[in-house]
Amino acid sequence: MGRLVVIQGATAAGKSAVAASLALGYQCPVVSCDSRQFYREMTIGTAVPSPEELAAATHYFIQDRSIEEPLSAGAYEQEALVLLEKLFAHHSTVILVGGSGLFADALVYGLDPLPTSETIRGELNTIYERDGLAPILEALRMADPVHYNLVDRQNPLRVIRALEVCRASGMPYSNLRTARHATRPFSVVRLAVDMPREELYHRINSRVEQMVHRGLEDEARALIAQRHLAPLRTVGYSEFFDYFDGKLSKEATIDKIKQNTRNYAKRQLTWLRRERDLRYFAPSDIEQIVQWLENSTHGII
RNA sequence: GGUGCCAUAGCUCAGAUGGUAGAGCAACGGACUGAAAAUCCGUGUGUCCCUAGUUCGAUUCUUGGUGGCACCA
Repeated sequence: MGRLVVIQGATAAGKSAVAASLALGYQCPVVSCDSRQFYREMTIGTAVPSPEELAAATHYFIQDRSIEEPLSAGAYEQEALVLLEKLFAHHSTVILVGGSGLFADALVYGLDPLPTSETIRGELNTIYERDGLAPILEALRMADPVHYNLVDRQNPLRVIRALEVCRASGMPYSNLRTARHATRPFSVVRLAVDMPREELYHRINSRVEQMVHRGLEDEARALIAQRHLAPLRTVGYSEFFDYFDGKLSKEATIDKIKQNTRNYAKRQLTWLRRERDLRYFAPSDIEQIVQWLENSTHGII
């Protein structure tokens, strides 16, 4: 049975470098679970792995599609499972790395097979924009009183999605949620790259400066016609769109990108904190990581 | 050097005729099953510059400092 080594951590913590080092050592491929690095139009602003890192191993799910064809967490799960089956035919180890906690969990634990309907969602969004969330909440209360009581009723995305599932399936959303973890044909070892908050924030700030230096503004400007697409709702692009609209000065734009990236990193850390058996390492601890991986493989841990 | 004004949260500031204080932003904490770098929720974190007085009680009033700003020299 193959082994999936999952590398997580906040943005700018150094995940890509760790993944590349390990992949070089194990001579194994790297699969990304970064929901923004999928898209070839977004290079600078998503901090895709460097050419050196990409040369160290074969990388998958890195800039292999267009923002015109967004990849959802569920679609990612399915596509990545097919890929892993192929990869494990030739490799005993595959590395999964990326900052999107939901996408990593979708692949590791699996999502319930909930339906999706762009049509229904579109209708609900129209109602929401016209009449607010109240009518949608009321419809959800009728369709699924159990979930109505559990859902974050102030979060439009959650409420709309739940009703979308009810309408598309003809069943209450709460009936379809199993909270069971899927069985996978591979074992999973998880680790996270971390460092003191102050240091992480410093790295984020300087990486944003680098992005600007490398031409993030031009990259964003080239995408302004497609700004409504989901993948472009992304830190670094949204702020520059505001700048192009004259809402922010250049300096304020860059400061805002730094701040929003720090806030994003904090949310990533919150997500990971609930993961009980997650082992944390400094990004420079490659030898310790390799040692730990060997020990866990041989059942020492 | 003189005169005046100011000093309160990380920042910008409000405030109490004396009963140890609150807004915005930031920050911090949390949620998360197909929009997830998205979306949403929660939390004031404080030698009220220092000192000595007056007072039952001073961040508030008074004295003397210190720092900043402005004006005059």
